[in-house]
Amino acid sequence: MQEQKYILENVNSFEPKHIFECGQCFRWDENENGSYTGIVGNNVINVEKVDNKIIFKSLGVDNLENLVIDYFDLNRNYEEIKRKLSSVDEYLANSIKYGSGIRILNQDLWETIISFIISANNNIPRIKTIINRMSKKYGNKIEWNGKEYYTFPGIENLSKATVEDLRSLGLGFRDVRIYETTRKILNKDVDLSKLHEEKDTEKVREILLSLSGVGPKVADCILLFSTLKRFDVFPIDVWVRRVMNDLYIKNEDETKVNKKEIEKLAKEKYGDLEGLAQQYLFYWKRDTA
DNA sequence: CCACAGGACGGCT
DNA sequence: AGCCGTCCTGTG
Repeated sequence: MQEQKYILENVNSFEPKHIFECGQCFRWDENENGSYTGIVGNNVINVEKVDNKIIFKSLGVDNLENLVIDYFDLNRNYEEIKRKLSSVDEYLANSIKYGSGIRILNQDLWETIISFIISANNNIPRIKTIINRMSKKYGNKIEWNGKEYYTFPGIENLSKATVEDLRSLGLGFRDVRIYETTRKILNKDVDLSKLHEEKDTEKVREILLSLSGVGPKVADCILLFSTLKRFDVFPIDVWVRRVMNDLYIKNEDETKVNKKEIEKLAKEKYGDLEGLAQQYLFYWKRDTA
């Protein structure tokens, strides 16, 4: 197999650090030279920014250019989005300057569902460790440049795991949730292919909420970060609650702030781009904390 | 040893 | 409908 290369020149709104460390993905790691390597579907991809060029490398991808355009959401005009959102207020404008190179990835729906069920009541390093273990045991091995990588497990493969098998990966109380959701998707009680066809975000959200381990926050993350790609959602975790309280609500106790109040505020201020606004605010608050 | 971090869920009012 | 204890593991 031959290594493939694809280079983007003079691209705006593309900063690997912003993209891979804004909390949307768990399978990308930084290398010593500052490039990032990650697993996308059945492929290992390396991304490096040099001056104003983005260099993508991979092994055995049929069409690396198409994969990159799709996965990195390159057909969307983030400059335009940032212009619109920056006019909302100074707070958002500043956070957009901070995370100016964020792009929302088009990640596989199944992988996003399982990954964000794991994310519940969990931190990013531990989520990554668990997903790596899971992939090593139930995914396929890829060797590249003398290193081993493992693809995210397919539905069929993961359905072979018992609850005990899952628990041994370090999932804790999430084991049953992953088990039940895997079966539900395998049996097509929830048909993932049909979710893409449904236009009404609220309807898709309700279906996602029927999956074990998927609550309001996880559902919104799946809607935003997967190929479902809905921007009219506003995932509220502790950091988003914190930043919205600090900027607008100013309650003495941020844990007492009502979710409905935050949702209403986000809808009013950011409209149908609220999901993007959430990412800029989250990345800024989290990274400067 | 304990405190803490991080969402879903079920039982309670 | 909203509130709250519990679920598990890793870190300081």
